[in-house]
Formats: sequence, structure tokens, C-alpha cells
Amino acid sequence: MACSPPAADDHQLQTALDKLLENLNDAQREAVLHVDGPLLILAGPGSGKTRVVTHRIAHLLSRGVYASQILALTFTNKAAQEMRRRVENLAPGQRVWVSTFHRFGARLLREHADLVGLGQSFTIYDTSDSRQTLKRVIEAEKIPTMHYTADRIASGISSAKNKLITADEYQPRSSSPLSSVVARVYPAYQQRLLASSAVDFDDLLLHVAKLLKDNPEVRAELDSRFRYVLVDEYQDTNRAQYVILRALSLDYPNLAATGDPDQSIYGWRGADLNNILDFEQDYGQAKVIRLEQNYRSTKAILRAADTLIGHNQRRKKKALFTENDEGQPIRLVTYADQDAEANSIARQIQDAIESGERKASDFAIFYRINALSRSIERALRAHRVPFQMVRGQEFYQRKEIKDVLAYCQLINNPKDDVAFERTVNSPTRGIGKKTLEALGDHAYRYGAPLLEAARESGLIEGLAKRSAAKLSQFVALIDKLTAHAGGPVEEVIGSVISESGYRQRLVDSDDEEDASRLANIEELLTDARQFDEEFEGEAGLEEYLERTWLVNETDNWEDDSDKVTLMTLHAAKGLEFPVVFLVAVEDGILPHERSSMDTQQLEEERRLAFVGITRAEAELQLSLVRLRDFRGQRRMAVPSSFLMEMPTHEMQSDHGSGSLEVDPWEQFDLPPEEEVWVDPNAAPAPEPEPRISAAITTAAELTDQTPRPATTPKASPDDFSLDMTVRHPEYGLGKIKSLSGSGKRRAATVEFALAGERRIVLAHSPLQPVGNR
DNA sequence: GAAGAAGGATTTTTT
DNA sequence: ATCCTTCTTC
Repeated sequence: MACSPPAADDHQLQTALDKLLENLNDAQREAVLHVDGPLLILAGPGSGKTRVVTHRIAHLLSRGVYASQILALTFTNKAAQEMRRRVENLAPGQRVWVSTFHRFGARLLREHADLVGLGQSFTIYDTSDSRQTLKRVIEAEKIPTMHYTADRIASGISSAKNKLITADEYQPRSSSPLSSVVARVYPAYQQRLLASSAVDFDDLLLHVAKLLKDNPEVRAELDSRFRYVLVDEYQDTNRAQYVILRALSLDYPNLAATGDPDQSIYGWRGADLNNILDFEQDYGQAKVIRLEQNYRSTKAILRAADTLIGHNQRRKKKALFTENDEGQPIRLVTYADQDAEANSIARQIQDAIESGERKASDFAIFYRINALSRSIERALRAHRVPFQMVRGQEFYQRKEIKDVLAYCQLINNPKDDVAFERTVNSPTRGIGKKTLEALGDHAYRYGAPLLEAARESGLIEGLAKRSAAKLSQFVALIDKLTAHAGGPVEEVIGSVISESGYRQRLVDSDDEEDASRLANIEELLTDARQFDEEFEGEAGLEEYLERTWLVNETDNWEDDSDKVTLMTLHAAKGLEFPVVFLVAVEDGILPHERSSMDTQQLEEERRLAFVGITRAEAELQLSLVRLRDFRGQRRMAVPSSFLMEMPTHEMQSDHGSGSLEVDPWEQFDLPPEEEVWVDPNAAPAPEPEPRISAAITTAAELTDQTPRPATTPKASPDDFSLDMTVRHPEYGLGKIKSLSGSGKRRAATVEFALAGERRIVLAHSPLQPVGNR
């Protein structure tokens, strides 16, 4: 399909090509030069994958392929941005469409909204909006949920959507009570979304996949429009994404997938490893290229990673190698407890920075679960080491931002009930629960959106005149705002915050938090102005909203600031650091306890460890502790089974400060900094208090000569029976009065001699049977 | 509508 | 144990 190059100087072209292929190894070069037909690039960590992909795009362009015929899909905005930037470098001015799957989906849906039953304008609900919709639906339809939480039901729906099962296709399995709840809720939820002309994140893929399936002409048109499709992180695609890609690669099967089965860590979100494992069966005559040379890590690090991942069955074998130095041995350190672990890491980093050996941004600390970050944060603060933590949503998730944007959503899509509910009484307009209930009933009866229902508030029975008038006022406000919706986004938002009274309310408030809220909405205005300038009238409110929904402002991990990075293993994918600390390499944490039952899940945990290890360029420290405080309990920690799958004999093993014996005082021997250190942002705190409570804890722990759970195995929820005498470390002796639930939910009501009656969730409490063992 | 009490959950979280 | 959400009450 490669068109012949446009008339140009042959010699010039040749030099350009040489430039493109410069410094590529054979496998990389082969991938870059591949033009037509399916291509699978199995890219090991640090193998120059992005480089290959961008160079391949540049090569296609140099062969005369139009930029508009190339589509590159990624999972994250960050990856898309990076790819766009590098393509721009290689082929300036060429407008290749590089997008996340979801943004691509949103764009296609804008073109074809009618085909899937959406209105001209639609809203994209984020997780919390969609959760709210779900709850409203369950409430309105009075669907019995059998005590399943909205979150559980939502994830049931989500996983159905990921598997491309639509609401009317969903079949409950008799073995799963949850699925029968989902079977009731899913159709109602979906109907409500459509009535509000809204989609959730999963819908962006589901609708598009359906669209391509059900409309052959549309599919064919898009297939030919996007002749060359590239996908990044193919191992993370779910069923819906698979179908979309397939549909775009039938007539022009030039799909180039890059990925690494060994780095698939999103199985729990519906990613289907089979997509990449079966690529060759799915796409006949696919060319498979392995990028096996690692340019990132030392030999020692790569060897450990490779040995570990070799224990997985479901994979495609790669022979990873590197020409880098052997490097330092990996450090495997056992600490007494997590404070010792955190303090040691903080000190190592501090020392390296102070000696000028390294800078803060050279370091990263990874953990399996967010809950483990706290002791590390504390230690870094105490050692005055600057750090940044990569965490979820920020800016666009803030209440005030969501409030203001909800007005915009409602203006853009008058059917948007979530936006209506969010705005109607914020700032307060005396429209209370009763009014909204009556309005909701009315709207529900006629199948009308809330805003429409509010228009005829005078007709709603059981609604006081006063209330009806207030609703009408609100409708008038929205109408007024809507009249100016066509202008620059900054002006739209500007009139929203002044006309709605939102700004005034914040200005009048003397709550300190409201002052910062005010600052945030001013910042939103700035953001909108930048948007207007960037697109110069080419894009309006709808496009702006789409960006707020799909561009996670928290791609704000700054790689250029000089700080230590703290993140979960999941967040670490795709990044690299000279020095990596991986903490809590312990059984039950890594691998996580919930995955120990299932081989596939265990393999995913192993991949997670693999990802973490392969982020390290020069130095890697794995650490574990003997005693770990977790969810309020202190437990003896067991080294991770993964350690036995690595060449630990060649690692530099160390037991913290060198001694095997744990000095019980050691952990309370805080570095002097911590005692003096005062958070400048913190409100004036009652200073001596923390010390006192620390002292109490210490004393209590030391007096408690009875062995800790370390030697007293924690009682299982099944060990308890009615009338049994039990002991609780805090409440003392008691007798079980009643029991309920099972498994993790099993709870007991205990009558304590001193503390009275309490309900206790057995799996989460230190309750022990007394007497018979 | 804010403050306080009670209840529930507690792995990871690209969009 | 602790945090977060939801419900209750004034």
C-alpha cells in the first residue's frame, strides 16, 4: 500500500532514511522498516520501544503515507503526549493522530452519536458521576441489591462492558448472586445514561465497538481512513479494545501492536492477556519482532528480573540481554520494622544527596499498596528529603471545580441529570430534598430529564408554590447561561461563576477553605483562557469539557523537578530511575494475599514485581521487615515467595543495621530532625501531644509481655462460636452474644465485662478466644 | 446546612 | 486501627 515517494531528490531521501536508522539495532531497524501487514513488536523493558514506534511512524511518512492515514493509540495521556512530541521531532508539522483509546472513542462518538442512541451533545461521566447515577437508579427502581455495595455492582457492570457484553445480552450466572443483581441493575443504569445523554468511561469503548460491529459502511470507511494503526501496551487491551482494533484492520490489516506480556498488570481491570498471546493466530502472516536488548539496566538487575519472570507460564519467552556493566549487586535488606526500613532508605538517599553523589530525582521508592507510603513519607520528611507522591485525581476532581464544570455540562447537555442535581442547589437556593424528590418523581413518571421537568414545575403536584418558583428561577438562570454558550470558554465559565452566585458565596464566606476554593476556580478561568488561545475559536465548550473529562490533570508527575518519587508499582510502568527501592517484598503484600489462590493472579503479581525491578538503571534495593504494622495490627512478616525465585545468593544480603537481634528501642530512636521538625503548613498544633501518645504506645507495647500476634497466630473468623469467652487487647474479657455474616464479613457482638457491648468484625480485629486452644 | 454519630470497607486505578 | 461515607439531629 506504500505509495511511491513524492518526486524528490533521491539522495536527500537516502540521507533522511539513514538518519532515521542511525543507532538502531537490527531488530529495531527491522521493525522501523516494516510497512505493510500486521506487526507484533514484543518489547522487553528498556528496549527502546517508543523510539522504534516513533521512528516507524516517521518512516511511513517518508514513504509517502499521509499523516491522516496513521492512527496511534495509547492508554495514557502521558504516553500519547510523549509519542506526539517525539513524532513532531522526527517529522515536524505532520499531523499524525496520536490519542488515547478513550479520547479516540469520544471523538468517533461525536461523529456518530445518533447511531448508538446518544444525543448530539453528550456528557462523559467520571467514576463518581457514574457511581451516583448507579445509586439513583437502584433507588428509583427499588432494585434489591442483596447487600452488595454500589462499588461491587459497578465493577460487575464495568467488567461486563469490558467484555463487550451489552445490557440486553447480560446473563446472570446461577453460581453468582452478584451477577443476578447486576442483571437487574445494568439495563436500568444503561437506560438512565442514555436518557441523560451520557456515557461512562467503559461506554466510550463499548459504544464504538458496537458501532463498528453494527454499521459495516462506517467500519469500512474508518478502516480505509486509518490505514496504519499502531497500538502501544497491547498486553493491556481488553475485549472491547481488541474488537475496535480488529474492525479497523480488516481491509487494511496494517496493525502494529507493541507490548510485553510480561508487563501486563491490569488483568483486574479487564485487560486480556490472550489478546497479545494470540496475536499471530488473529492476524495471519503477522511479523513478530522481539526487542530483547535492554539499554536501561545493569546486568545484575536484568538477570534478577529475567530469572523471576521465568517462573511464569503464560508468556512469550524472550532472551533479554544487555551490554551494560555488571553493576553493583542488588541489595536485599531485612529490617526490624517498617520505621527502620523507611528511616534507612531516607538516610541512604540523604547521604547520597549530601555527598553530591546523586540528586533526589535519581531515586524512586515503590510499594505494592498505597497504605505503605505513610512511614516512608514520614521518614523522608524527617530527613528533609524532597519527594513527590504520585496519587490519583486532583484538580478536576475538586469539589468546586466539579461544581462549576457541572454548570457547563448542563449548558452543553440539558439532559444531564447528574449535572442538574449538582448545580440546582449549589450555591444554596433553598431547593431542598422534598422539592427534589417531587421533581424527581415527576421526571421519572414522564421519562423526562430533570431540567425539562423543572420547566413545568408549576404543574407538579405536591410541590409548594414557593418551591416551584425557585425551580423556575433556576431554569431561567440556566437558559440565560445557555444563550451565551457559543463564545470563548473563558467567558462561558466567567458568567457561570458570577451569574450563578457561586463566586459570591465563596467571597462572602469566612471559611479558610473557601478562600482556596476561590483561588481554584480562578485557576480554572486561567486554564480556560489558555484553552481558548490554543485553539483560537476552533474548539468550544464541548471540546473543553471533553478535555477535562479525559485528560487527567495528574499526569502532573513532574520528571524535571528534583524530588524523590514515591509511587505504587502500577504507577511505575513505563518509567525509569537510576536508583530504585522496592519495599515490603513480603508474602501477602507482594504477592498480595488476594492473589495467592489463583495461578493467573499470582503470575500477574510476579509481573508486577518484574515491572518494579526493571525500572532500575543502576541500583536496586529490595527490602522487607520482620514485623509489619498493617491495618492496625502488628504481624510477623514472611519473606515474599518471589525472593526464592531470584538469584538471592548473588545479592548483597543485609539485616538492617547489621545485627540480627532486634533492639526494641531502636525503632523509637528517631533521628533528631523529627523531634524538631514542624510542618510549616500545619495549624498550630498542641505540641507535646504527639510525644505523649507515642510514649503511651511504647509503654503499652513493652509492658505487653504476652507474645504479640507474632507467636499467637491470629484467630480465624471461624474459631468463634456463640457464648465463647474472648479477649480483646483494648476492651478486655467478654462473651460472644451473637454472630453474623461469614468469611471476611463475619462479625460478633460481644458483651465485655468492662467496656459493654460491642460489634466486632472478626477478620479485622485482634479478638482472641480464651482458654481452649 | 453543619456537626456529630454510626456504619462499612480496607489492592492495584491508564480513562 | 483508621479512614471515609452516609445518616441523623439540632
